[in-house]
Order: sequence, then C-alpha cells, then structure tokens
Amino acid sequence: MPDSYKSDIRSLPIFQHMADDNFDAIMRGGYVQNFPPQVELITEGETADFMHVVISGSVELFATWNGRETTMSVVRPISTFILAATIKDAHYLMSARTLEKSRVILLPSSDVRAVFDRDHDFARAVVTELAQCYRAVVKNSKDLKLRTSLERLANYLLRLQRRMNGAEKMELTIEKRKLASQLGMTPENLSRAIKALRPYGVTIEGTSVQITKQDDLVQLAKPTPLIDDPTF
Amino acid sequence: MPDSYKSDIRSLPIFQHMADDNFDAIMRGGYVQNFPPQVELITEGETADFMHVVISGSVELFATWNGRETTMSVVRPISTFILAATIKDAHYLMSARTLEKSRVILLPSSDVRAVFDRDHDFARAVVTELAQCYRAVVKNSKDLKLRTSLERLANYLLRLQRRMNGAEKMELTIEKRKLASQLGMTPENLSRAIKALRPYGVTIEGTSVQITKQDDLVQLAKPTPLIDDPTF
DNA sequence: AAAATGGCTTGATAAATATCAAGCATCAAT
DNA sequence: ATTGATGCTTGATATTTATCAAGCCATTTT
Repeated sequence: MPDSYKSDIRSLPIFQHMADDNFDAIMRGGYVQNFPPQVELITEGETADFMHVVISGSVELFATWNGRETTMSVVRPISTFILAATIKDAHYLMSARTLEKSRVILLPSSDVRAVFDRDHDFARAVVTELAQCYRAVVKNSKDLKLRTSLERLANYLLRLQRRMNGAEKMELTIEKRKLASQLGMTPENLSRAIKALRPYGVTIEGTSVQITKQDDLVQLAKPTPLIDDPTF
Repeated sequence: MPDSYKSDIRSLPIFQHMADDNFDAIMRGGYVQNFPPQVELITEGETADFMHVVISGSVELFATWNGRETTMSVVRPISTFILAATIKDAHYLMSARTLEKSRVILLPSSDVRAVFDRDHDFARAVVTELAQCYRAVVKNSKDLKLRTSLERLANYLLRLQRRMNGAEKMELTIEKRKLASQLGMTPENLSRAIKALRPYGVTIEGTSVQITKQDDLVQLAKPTPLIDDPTF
C-alpha cells in the first residue's frame, strides 16, 4: 500500500495515538481497491472479514428487507465503516455500495481485533469512535420518530448548511432519491416537501440549495443539538 | 453499598473480567437508590455524571422534541444504561424514568472513565458492550424504516416469544401505550393492529398474549436475525 | 442528431397512520 | 360501595405518506 494512503489513515482519530508497530500490523494485510460507481462492496449478513476505509468517492450504507431497501447513511472520505461488526467479529448489518468512483482500503478484521487486544490506546480510540457512532444512530432514531418528513427535511438542510459553514448557497451531496430514502420518505414525497419549504425561504433547483429566510426555516425546523449536532 | 449488589454488578459482562481493585474503585463512589414508579432519573441534555445499573424494576429510556415524546427502549435488570454518554463524557441523549418501583445503582462517570483508561480488560468489555448497543439501535432503525407498523408488531411478538423460550402463552412486559410508542405508533393504531393480527392466530387480552398459528404469523412477520435477533 | 436511459416532478388516487371524541374497563382511593 | 383516575378500545374523521402513471428534463449511448 502506498505510504500516502497510510498517512491518510494514520490521521484518523482511531489510529492517531496507537503505537507504530501496531499500526503497521494492521496495515500489513490491508490493500487498496478502486471501484467504479454502483459496486456492492458488502452484503448484509456476511461475516465482517474486513474493516473498510473510504479514501475517495463515497459509499452508501443501506439495508434491505422483504424486497424493500433503505439508505442508512453515506460515508465520505476519510472515514471507516463497519467498525462494530469488525470488533464483534459479527455479521454485517448493512450492505455497502459505491455511489461514485471510489477508493477504499480493506483491513483484515482479525488484524484489527488482534491489535485491539494488545494496544490500549487503540482500544480507547475505538471506544470513542463507537460511542460516537452509537450516538449518531440514536439521534437518527429520534429524528425519525419525533419529526414529520417535512421537519426532517428542514433540519437536514440546516445541518447541511452548518457543514458548509453557514453558506446561504449549497449543493446537495447526494441524489434526491437517496436523500429521500435516508430521511425515511419516497422521492415523490421529498419533491413535495421541497415545494412545501418554499414559504420558508428554501429554493432547491437541481442540486443547488438556497436558504434565504434562515430564521423562518429555523422556526419551523426547531433544531436541537440533541438530534442535529453530530459533535454533541 | 451492600455486597450482594456488588456481586450482581460484578456478574455483568462489562465488569466480569476486570481487576478486583479497579472494580472496587468504580464501586467505591457508587450508591444504591430506590425509586417509586414514574420518577425521572435522567433528563436528556444533562451531562452524564453517572452510569446507571438497574438492579430491580424497570426503566424507560425516552426522548422528547417539540412537545412530543417517544419511548426508545426499556431497560430491565440487570443491565447498565447511558454507557456511551459516560464514556464520551457527553450529554445524555435520552431521558430515563422508572416504570415501576426500581432499585438503581449510580456509578460516578469519572470513576468509570478513569478505570477505563487503565484497565485493558474493562476497556475491551466496554467496547463489546457498546458495539452491541450500536447494533441494537441499527436493528431498531431498520425495523422502523423497512416495516409497516403491523409488521413491526408481528415481529415484536415473535421476539417476545423467543425471549420466553417459545411459549405459546406470554405476558406483555410493558403497557400497551409504551409498546405503541416503542414501535413508533399511536395507542389507537396498536389497538387496531392487534385486531388485524387475529387472522394470524394472535390473541391479546389485557397483558396476556397467545400465538396459536405460529407459522402464519411468521409468514407475515418474515423475521430475520439481521433485525430480530439481539445476539446476532 | 436521434434514441434511450434514469432521475425528477406532478397529478390523481389509495393506503397507512394520526387525531379527536366517546365509552368502557380496571384499579386504587375515599 | 362510590368515586376518580387511567389506560384501552372503538368509531369517525383528518392528515400524512405511499403508490401509480405520465410527462419532463438532462445526460449518455448509439
């Protein structure tokens, strides 16, 4: 594996403070892979043989049941995914596919677990990361159960804006139908929800989003750090 | 704190393999409290000063937003809750209240974190526990997003049955309105869903549940370990 | 350039779910 | 025993959301 990738990975919170030789032990068995869009990297139910790190592009985590499918989240560089399954040596609960041309690094789960068992710093970092992931899913669950689809969309837009440092104009980073699925609605419903946000100063044309009446939108969305702040 | 409680707690997976002195360090600052029903133990947004262990009774974890409330889960003896917030030294994302007369042990978060930093076995156990919690929430999310309320109820009953070792007759362990909230529906909707399951051999009268046509119910519910098996 | 593809939107309709209101049952307190 | 409180159920209705079908638009393929 090229050193440039290694240093990218090294900079991730979970790998930052661990001993060099342990980091090398994890990297040794790892390898880079390049994928075109729409490639299924992981299928739910399989055993978690690899931990994955997205280096470039983007990866959708989704779940299926009884012929239905839903987008659980989208993973962007540089982050890991399928950490919990790796640590528990369990089956993947979600499938993963590339959304665009993507570079992904695969690290053998057994190596990750082995190092986890002997490197306390790594173990600590993994816990912090897992706790973060857990809290993210809890927030998502609250969003789903406590809000209507319009409120979810409104808050999504405000979170997007925050991610873009408060810019008035932004670009959607995923397809609308994926966004709809992630927000727990149909594409048609999203389309109508977007129109319903016009009176609140939201204009979405294609992928470009504009929020002209921030205050009005906030008044509708009623964002709270307990749901909408990923760092809280 | 009485030794009997200590040994109960010691038997929990996260405390089982740790060094005695570290276990004692966590227990030292801990104390037992007895609560009547309907007492709010924790309010979301507060800082997580204590990790909690339910010794007897039951505790509801719930969340609120904009005047609405939803049951996230119910914790029964003997288990911990609010582990992630404790470890991350973060704010509680959920509130907690006793559902019945309950005995709860409070362990200072700072002590838990301190031991976590020096006891590798404890750290490992915490990771396993957290990964488990994470996966439980993911499963719950899949249940919510991929299934209708009728399907969620059907699967809930099958999970309950499994927890009761496959008995044909069981008792509901929570109030119906709480169950409704947990399943993401209104009490009225649950009432109707129960009726709608009659043709599938489900009879619910008061708190007693009977499943006479297991196969039919399974055919409707289509349970999968990827959502319905807590150990998977 | 023409055709085809795929995603997005819109309208019409259907299904799922929530709300409101009333009545009933259970259980606890007086 | 009576009252009151609370949760459950039922019916009527409203709202939300999904589905189906068609057309539009942009992009890619031929």
